[in-house]
Amino acid sequence: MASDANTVNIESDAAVKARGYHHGDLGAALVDCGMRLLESGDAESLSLRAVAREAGVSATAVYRHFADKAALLRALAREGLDQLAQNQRNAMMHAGGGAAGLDASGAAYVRFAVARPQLFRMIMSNIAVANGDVIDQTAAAPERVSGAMRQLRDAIAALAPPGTSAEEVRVIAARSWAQVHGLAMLILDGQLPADDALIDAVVKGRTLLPQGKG
Amino acid sequence: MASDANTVNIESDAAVKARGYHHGDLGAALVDCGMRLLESGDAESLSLRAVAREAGVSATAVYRHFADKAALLRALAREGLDQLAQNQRNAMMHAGGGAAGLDASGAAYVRFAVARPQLFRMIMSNIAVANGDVIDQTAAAPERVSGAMRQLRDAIAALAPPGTSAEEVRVIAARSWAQVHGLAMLILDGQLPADDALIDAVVKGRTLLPQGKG
DNA sequence: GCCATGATGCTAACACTGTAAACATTCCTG
DNA sequence: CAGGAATGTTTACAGTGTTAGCATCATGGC
Repeated sequence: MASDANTVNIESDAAVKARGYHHGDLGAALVDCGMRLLESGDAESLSLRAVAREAGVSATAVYRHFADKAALLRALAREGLDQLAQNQRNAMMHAGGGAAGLDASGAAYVRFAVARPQLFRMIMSNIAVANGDVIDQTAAAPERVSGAMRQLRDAIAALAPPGTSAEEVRVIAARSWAQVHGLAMLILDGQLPADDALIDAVVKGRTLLPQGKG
Repeated sequence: MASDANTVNIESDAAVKARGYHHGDLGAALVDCGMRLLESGDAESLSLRAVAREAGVSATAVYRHFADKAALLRALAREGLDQLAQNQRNAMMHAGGGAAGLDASGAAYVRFAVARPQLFRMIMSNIAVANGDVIDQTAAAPERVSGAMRQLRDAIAALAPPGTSAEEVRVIAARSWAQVHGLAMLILDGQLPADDALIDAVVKGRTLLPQGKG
């Protein structure tokens, strides 16, 4: 085994023997390793080769499980999105649902972003694709929108006073999500402090009622 | 001139003669070219080498004007931030200031993002550094916050009813900015349609008054 | 007027990246 | 047990950021 610059594998021949030539479930292992790399700091270091290295496998083995880097990122985004949704559901239930639950869910969203910034950013860059949603912003299909958005819209519709139009619900849902999402992003970009009190204050003040602007 | 793979320069020797060995003001030219590349679509293609190519200069000439790629990106972010601020000021003045002006400014923010998504994203990834602001999110200096934020806070303070506490103003300003910023980001990420009506509706409904949550 | 020197450009080279092609090994099915 | 289908490996290539060393030009002191 000529271990030149191209040979990425770190494992000793013995180690390779130990796990056998075939990994077992490399696809899942790669997602795991990618997740770990994303959490352990620098997002720049998330290269295909780094993930392969972490999994103890040659760089090109990845291509047996993912068409290209984007495909792996999509898988990671999907996984991260699941965890985020889980966090939000937990927070919502813990708060007993209703308006308080919606607030708790929003705060959980922001806290998730703060706790795992690289992962959160990556999710958001790939959510459209990961979700199978529209990406083309110019597409004349403003109705086709993400599953998360639909869920939020439904939750808000349930809380809105009867008689609130579907259009109003849509706008309020967009505003509510934008507020939480923007807070998360501004914190990640260092424009707002990652202050728990601020997060709670901003999230709690979301306007769920239609209003003619004061 | 052995034009191997490393030689990035496209210009003919004659063209080089035309502009002379020295460029004149390469620093500014590089920012210009970077700006053009960011506007002409794919953000992936914004490599140092691509910018140098666009400027008709060897790849490493860049290093005479910027310490590294991050420095060039910071310069681009600063330039973009100026343009964004200009757009907002124009919109605000055109709307005659006041609450309507603040709304107009917010809408301009979102429309800028929609019109130049790569540039906007790049600005936001580099704004903290470009601004000379804090980056360390864990830093115990929640008061040191970006110039843009301070401006917004002042504008909101001017509109808030007298007696509104500084803390309330801070929260309201954060919420207001987060709302606008989140809307822009969600549109860029394909989660919300780039719909002018939606933008106006979301922006107009910002809550500028303190409220105990309905 | 000349020429040292710094500013600015250039080529060559390195380590890294994503990805394709061809080869090797193992598993599984007929 | 044979022979593909899966899965992993090496090799290779083009592209990236960055460094080192050389080339050219502008300019100020003699």
